[in-house]
Amino acid sequence: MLRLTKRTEYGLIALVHLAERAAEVPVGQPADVVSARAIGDIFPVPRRLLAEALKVLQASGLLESTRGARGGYRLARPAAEISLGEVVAALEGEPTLTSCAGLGAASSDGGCEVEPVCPIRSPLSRLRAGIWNLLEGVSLQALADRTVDPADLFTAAG
Amino acid sequence: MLRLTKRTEYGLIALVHLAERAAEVPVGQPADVVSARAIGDIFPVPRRLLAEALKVLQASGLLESTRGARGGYRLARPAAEISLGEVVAALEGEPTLTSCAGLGAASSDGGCEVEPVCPIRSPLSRLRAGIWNLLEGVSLQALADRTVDPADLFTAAG
DNA sequence: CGATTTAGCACTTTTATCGTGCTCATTGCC
DNA sequence: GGCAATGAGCACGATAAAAGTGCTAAATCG
Repeated sequence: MLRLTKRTEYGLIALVHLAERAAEVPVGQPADVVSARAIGDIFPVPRRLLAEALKVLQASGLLESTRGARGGYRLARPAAEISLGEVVAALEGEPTLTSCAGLGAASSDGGCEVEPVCPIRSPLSRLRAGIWNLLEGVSLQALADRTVDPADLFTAAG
Repeated sequence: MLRLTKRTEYGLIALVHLAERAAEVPVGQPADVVSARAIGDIFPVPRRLLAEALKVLQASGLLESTRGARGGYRLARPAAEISLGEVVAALEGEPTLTSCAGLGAASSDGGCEVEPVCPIRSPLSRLRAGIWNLLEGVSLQALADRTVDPADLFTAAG
């Protein structure tokens, strides 16, 4: 239904929070790690799912984790170098938009019956790319920076 | 999961087909109606769901219907004046993208618990608008016109 | 009258999301 | 060494949405 999952929302909230924390320390300095519990204390979201999202983001390489007491998470890269597209792709896979998901390849492996005569396949593939471009063009830093007018986020440069 | 429903796909296929049919008659002339059965004979989609989509589109005012034998559907307006956004909105509602769906209004009616402290609400609202703009900017005519390079559909003017 | 076709309503099956519980491995602190 | 905190891994149940099917009524053409 053209909708992000809750897990993606939770992960995004956590990432933006981590980006804000990272912005508070001098450049070059690594930020302190933040535990899933601490994030859950700030935002009223189900802790378990929040932790789930954080784990996925760690496995995707977007977050670094430290285990044990006083452990937690930290951005693996500068917030400016993490795109919204990467986050969405990590948390729910690349957007498929339609049932004939692929980007062109592997389309005929018993998949879509309509494909040989489908009049919307090609246009929707472009639409998918357009949405993807929107997501790729915005960085975590831009999302976290409250001095950026949200109206400019997805219009010109992100 | 950032995906359109099957019903939307089926409806879109039918609309593009009707747009192509309408393009075959001289301008000003009304095209013949096409029955759900006839469309289902062309595209291998579940007839029942196709009919369901057509009914919804009729109720939304995008299609005109004629009942009885030799009845069927026809575009209610020229294909150039029907946007992809209208179609999607008719078949699955305006894209919500997030659980805190609204466009700004009615946000605090017992809905999102995070809202007071949510760091992604405003940016994602803009993202929603960006996707919406993509959809609004492309007409059924552009989708149906195979002389248009699909690569240009969602980039400049639609 | 009978065949075709849209319109309307309700139901089942399937799939995905959402949420929770439990256990193990690692680390810091006393 | 022992305890508490924290991330990592696995599996399950509950809820919701989507996908698909069946049936009946109303309209229209021949």
